This record gives sequence, C-alpha cells and structure tokens, in this order.
Amino acid sequence: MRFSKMLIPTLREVPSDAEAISHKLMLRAGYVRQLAAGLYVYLPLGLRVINKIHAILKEEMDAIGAQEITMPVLHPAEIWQQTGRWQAIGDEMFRLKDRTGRDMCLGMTHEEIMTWLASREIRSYRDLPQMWYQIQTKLRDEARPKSGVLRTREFIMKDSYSFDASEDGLEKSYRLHEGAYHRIFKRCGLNFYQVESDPGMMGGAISHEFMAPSPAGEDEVALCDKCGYAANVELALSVLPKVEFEEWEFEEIHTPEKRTVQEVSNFLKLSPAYFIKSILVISDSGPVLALVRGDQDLHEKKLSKIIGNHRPAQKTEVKDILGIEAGFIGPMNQKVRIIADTILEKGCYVSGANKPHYHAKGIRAGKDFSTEWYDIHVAKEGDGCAKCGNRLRIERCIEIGNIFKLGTKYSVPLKAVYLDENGTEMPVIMGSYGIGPARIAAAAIEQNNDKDGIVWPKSIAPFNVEILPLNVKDVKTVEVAEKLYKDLTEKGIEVLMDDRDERAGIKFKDADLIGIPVQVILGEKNLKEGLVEIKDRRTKEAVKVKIEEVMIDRV
RNA sequence: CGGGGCGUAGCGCAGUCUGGCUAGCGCACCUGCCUUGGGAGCAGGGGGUCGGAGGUUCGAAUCCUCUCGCCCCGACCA
Repeated sequence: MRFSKMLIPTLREVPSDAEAISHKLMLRAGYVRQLAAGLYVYLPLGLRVINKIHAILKEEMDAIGAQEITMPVLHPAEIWQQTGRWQAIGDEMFRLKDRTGRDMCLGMTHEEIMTWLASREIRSYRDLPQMWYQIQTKLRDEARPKSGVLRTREFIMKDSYSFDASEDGLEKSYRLHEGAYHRIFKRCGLNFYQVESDPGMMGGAISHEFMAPSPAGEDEVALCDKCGYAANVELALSVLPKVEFEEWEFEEIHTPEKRTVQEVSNFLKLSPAYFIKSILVISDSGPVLALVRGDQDLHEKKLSKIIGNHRPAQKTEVKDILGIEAGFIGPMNQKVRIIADTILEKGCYVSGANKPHYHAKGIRAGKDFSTEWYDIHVAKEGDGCAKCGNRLRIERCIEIGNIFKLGTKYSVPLKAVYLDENGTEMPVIMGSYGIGPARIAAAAIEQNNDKDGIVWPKSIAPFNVEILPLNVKDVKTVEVAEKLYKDLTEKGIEVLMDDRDERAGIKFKDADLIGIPVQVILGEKNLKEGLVEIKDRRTKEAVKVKIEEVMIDRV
C-alpha cells in the first residue's frame, strides 16, 4: 500500500482523554477513533492488525478440530429466559423489543444460542464431540467503558464451545483449547500467564484466565515463581507472614474514642497483625460476623462463596444486632454466625470488648469464641504461597482469554441431550472458551512500545516492511523505491511505502509511531553508492546493504 | 450507580474566579516561495451557534437553573 492512498491520520499531540499507553498510541498512530464511550472505529491500519489476529485464531482453532460458524447478534429473549440469565443479568444486557413487542436482546455471549443449536442437531453419542467457534461481535452495556479498546461496549470475540458425552471428553476439549490458547498468544508475541479464575456468572466449576501483564490491566494475579501457582486475586489463596505472639492474659483496656484498627494500633503501640478485625455483614439469611487479622482486608468474593449475597451492615444495624457501636465489636459471646480467616486459629489477639470505648486483649480462638474457618482475606504481595510457602508476587494484567468448564449448566435447561450407547438420554457436557482480539492488540502495544511509538510483534504488525523514500522529488529515489515496492510485494511481503511528499523528519516520526517492524530507508547519498538502509524498529539498529540485496535479506 | 474532573477551530490549550474592544495562541489545513536524514523557515489565508436549553442583565464563553456528553477513581463486570 501507498501511504498517500491510505487513511493514516497520525496525531502529533495526544488526545487529552486517553490514559492507557495503548489507547494513546492507537489514537496517535491512526489505528482507531472513538465514536462514543466504549465504541471504536477501526481505521485501515487497525483493521489490518485485527485481521492478522483473526487469521492466527482461525488457524489454531481449526488445528484442534474446531469448526467455524457464525451466529446472530440479535437474540429472542425466550432462550435467555430458559437458562435464567435473562433475569440474572442486569443492566449489562442490551434489551429491546421487535415491532410485534417481542422481547429481544443483543448477545453479550453465545452459550445460549450455541446450546440451542446443539439441542437441535446433536442426537447421539456418535455426534460427539463437537467444537464450534465464531469470531463475532458482542454487546454489553458496560457500567464503565475504559482504557481505549480494552473495555468497550461493542467488541469482537473469538468464542468457542465444546460439546462432549463425558467429563473425560470435556477434559480433552478443555486441554485442546488450553494448548491452542498458548500457541495463539505466543504467536501474537505476548507475555502471558495462565491463572486459576473465578467462573462467576458463567457457572461451572473450573476456569482459567489468560493474563497479559500490563499496568493498564484491570485484574491482579498472584504468582508463585517457585511452584508455579498462579491465580486471580479474586480467588488466590495465601498464607500470611507469621508474627510472634505473647502469652497475654485476657484483659479489658480502656481505649477512648479509638475505633479503627489503625487508631487502636497506634494507641496501644501494637502492630495491626495482633488485632482481629470484626466486620458485620448482612446476608440473605441474616447477619454474619466476618473476622480477619487486623493487617488484612476482607475478601468479599471469597465470603460470598460461603454465605451468598451480602452487604456491609449500616452503623445502626450493628448496634441493633450486636448491641454495641461499630468500632468496639469483638467475636466473644456473639449469637450471630461467625466466619473467620484461618490465620486466626492460632495466636493471641486484641479486638473490641463489646463494651463502649474498651478493647480486649488476650483473645484466643476456641477459648474466647468459636467460628467456622475459611480463607477470606485478600492475597497480597509478599504473602506466602498456599501451596509451597514461597513469597507471592502480585501482578496487574489484562485478561486476554479465558476457558470454562460449563458442565450441564446450559444443556439441561435448553435440553441439549444425546442418547448414549445404552439408549439413555444424557445432557451434553459443555465448555466455553473466549479470546478478545482487540485486547490482544492493546496488550501487544502495552508490552511493546518505546518513546517513539508502537513496536509491533512481526506476526500481527499491519505490514511487514515500510519503505521510506526520503525525497520523492529525487528521480533515483523514486525509481529504486518503486522497484523495491514491486519486488517485495510480488514476493508476498506486505509493504507500506511512504510515498508522500513530506520531509524526512516527518516520515521517520510517523514510521516509528506506526511501528512496522522493518524500515527500508532510501536516502539520496546512500543511493548514489548503490546502498539502502534496513532498520529494525525495535533496536533502531540499521545496516546498509546493496539495493539488490534487500530481497535476499528480507526473504 | 456513588465520588472527582472536563466540554472554547481537526488536535492541544488560554480566556471563566472578578460579565464589557471584533473570542485568542500553538500545531494541523489551504496558496506561494524555499527546503528534503528526525515532526524546518518566510509570507499570505480559511475555519467557532464557546456541548445544548432556559434564565438574570443594557450586555454572557464568563453568573444562575436544568440537561447532554466524555475522562478518571470506586462499585459492577460473559
């Protein structure tokens, strides 16, 4: 392609409402434009990158035997009502009515529709297994679109679904996807981790996320470099740094107006690790007192798995239910259900004395209170790995893909069943697997850029080579540029030629910004000696080669 | 949905507190000259319902009310 014929609106200045590096660079380099919050136009360069990623996705999905199909984006409500997700999902689903008043929605994902298809077309164990995928638009009315194309309201997803006759079959399909995902992200030039994740509203028991480390990400993962434990902090387990306990006798201490752990800690000159933090929450089945160590934070998602939906109690509720003002609550003599973090099983602690302006010292589990034990704290940097004890690292990441074992969550309500060898009707066992191509592109930029712009991995760059004829008024320069352009293109190399009548400086700046991996620079002086320059975008290293050797060097 | 910030030319911004010349600057854009190895230089030029509606006032980008949009933090999140 000729630069002069292509829409590549590079920007000298950064649009003020871009924050993430990938967002700034995609805008500046002319890859995307924003239509509205969470809605993006992909310009020619951007589309080329996305298409490169799609091609890799298709190759790797085809390679594990998945079959490409395509499904509607507009769905009738009935199918979503049958699985319960019409009700379960809130404002995040775009809903509308057709002209006859029938409820419809825009697809945020396609479990329901894929399962609907399976229910009609799969009859026998002989039809299984099946893996179907599509590269299709999803719509979600995100509460907060952000960071450019990283979180949008309309986006493309590669989503695939597996249908098996047995758990073993599901395991195989799951492993096939796992392998394909590793190959895909590797081919796209990304650094990434596979981590354990929370299945959330997808249902099912086991799921993993693929995470590309980047400060622009929205997730945090806990990583153990020794044993390889890797999990989203939404469920990561950890053991806490030990503290040396003293053999305190139980005593009440006057702590006037000292309510928070920090205040009492300062007042008593005692580390927060010696405190029990007591938090009252209101669950659907009544109040629950959650206990974590004073230097820890309560993990609400972990608690939800134990007691279901809950919310923090209001101050008046605390007083009504426990008979004491918040700030002086302790776990002793409580009638409500208590859930405590396992770390508190051992040790001797300080907590509220259930008496205004008093705290109690010398509290021990078993002696002073009884409880149910769970890991309910947030894993933090420096905690011990729950598997091997080694120090955990926490890293911020972009979620670029995920894989779920769904089981029969969708096949049962939608009656996707088959007859087994004995003629018994059985629900199909399913898995679902997603990848966001735009997130791959953004993560690739986040991980590969410098002060001058993007440095694309070769596999997903919009072009392989950019030719820079520095002075298009020079006959020799144009002659050589045209010949190189023709020869390289005929060899199947994708070439962008900056044929604009611009100054050299502008061409260099734009080339670096756009980030095509290889630059072939044609300057008048070098050409007189029969030389051109080949420059690596990443290293900025340039070598001079004879004009006729450009081909050899490249091919 | 809660908190914060911002809407003035294609982009980046000043002007708003304290109402008053014809609404400014840089970049980009158009014309000409010049220039061609890192976003040049000179000269001339085009482009604005100051997000929108209503109000106060002799007079509103500026003050008041309402409203729409965008960004950030949090909540939420297949």
